[in-house]
Amino acid sequence: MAMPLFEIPIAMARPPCCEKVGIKKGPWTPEEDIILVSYIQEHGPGNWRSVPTNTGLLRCSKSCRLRWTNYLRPGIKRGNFTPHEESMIIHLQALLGNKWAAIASYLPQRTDNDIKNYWNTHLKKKLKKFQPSTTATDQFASSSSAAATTYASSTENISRLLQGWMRSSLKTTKNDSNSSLVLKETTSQDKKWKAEQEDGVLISREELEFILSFENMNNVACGSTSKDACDDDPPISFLENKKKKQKADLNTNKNNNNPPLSFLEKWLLDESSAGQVEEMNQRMELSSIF
DNA sequence: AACACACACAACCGCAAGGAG
DNA sequence: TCTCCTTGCGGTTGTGTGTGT
Repeated sequence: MAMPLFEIPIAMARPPCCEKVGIKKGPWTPEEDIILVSYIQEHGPGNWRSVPTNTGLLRCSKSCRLRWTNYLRPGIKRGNFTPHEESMIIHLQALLGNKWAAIASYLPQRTDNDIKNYWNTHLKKKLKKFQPSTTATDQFASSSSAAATTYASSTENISRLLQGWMRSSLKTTKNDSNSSLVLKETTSQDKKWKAEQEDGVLISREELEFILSFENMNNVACGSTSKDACDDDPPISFLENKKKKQKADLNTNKNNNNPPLSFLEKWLLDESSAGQVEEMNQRMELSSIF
């Protein structure tokens, strides 16, 4: 007897990724966030397909992954972009185009979605106004003083729940012989830091400072300044991405004329680049006056 | 006070890449 | 080598909030 399609057992049919019926859409509630965070705390991120099933969340796997990646993941910085971050985005966008994930790898505390939104809503507009064709009557765009939402603070609280899990998972990764990090301080005075991994991955001063500051950030998050109380490691995913990228770039550089990554980084991370953005802002303000 | 509009940000959708079997 | 599945990415849309009339 032929089996009607709608009676195919679940085990036989491939479950659709985003089932239209019974899937909740729209903003996440704090309760959903807690459920998701608790699950990830226990099982770690990944295997997103099983997350809705195992948690009972009426969300599709994509939605869960996105929520985690963009908002719940620890170490995400929210709020205003600094001039330096702004300059990096502008430079990197010019270099890489709309490769938001690649750009985000240089701004480890920011998500690709965040950077993309910031570009689309602020920087694109700013740069457009900076074009010579800009009319003098154009008003300077209002400052990007988007107030942090109250919900952002709630996600921060949720992130704090993850401190313990993150600490353990990072240590596990760090113990892996493939990712052991060797830091070398050449001169403490001028902060010329250098780091090398066994397989030659390099991190810049800026990145190292971020990594070092991460410890302080976690101390604050843990409500303690004691190193023992909250002794976290740098976000390993950042280092892994960095390593991947450098390996990929090594291959890519064989086939094109792109300058070495270290050169680009030096340029991108140059303090003067922040000054360039500030200068641009000043000129834009002047142009709005005249 | 009510409405319309603009803006910023969160979330969704579709496609592509990569991995496993 | 091929197929299927999962994940990640980028573009786009939806929603909430602020501001002007």
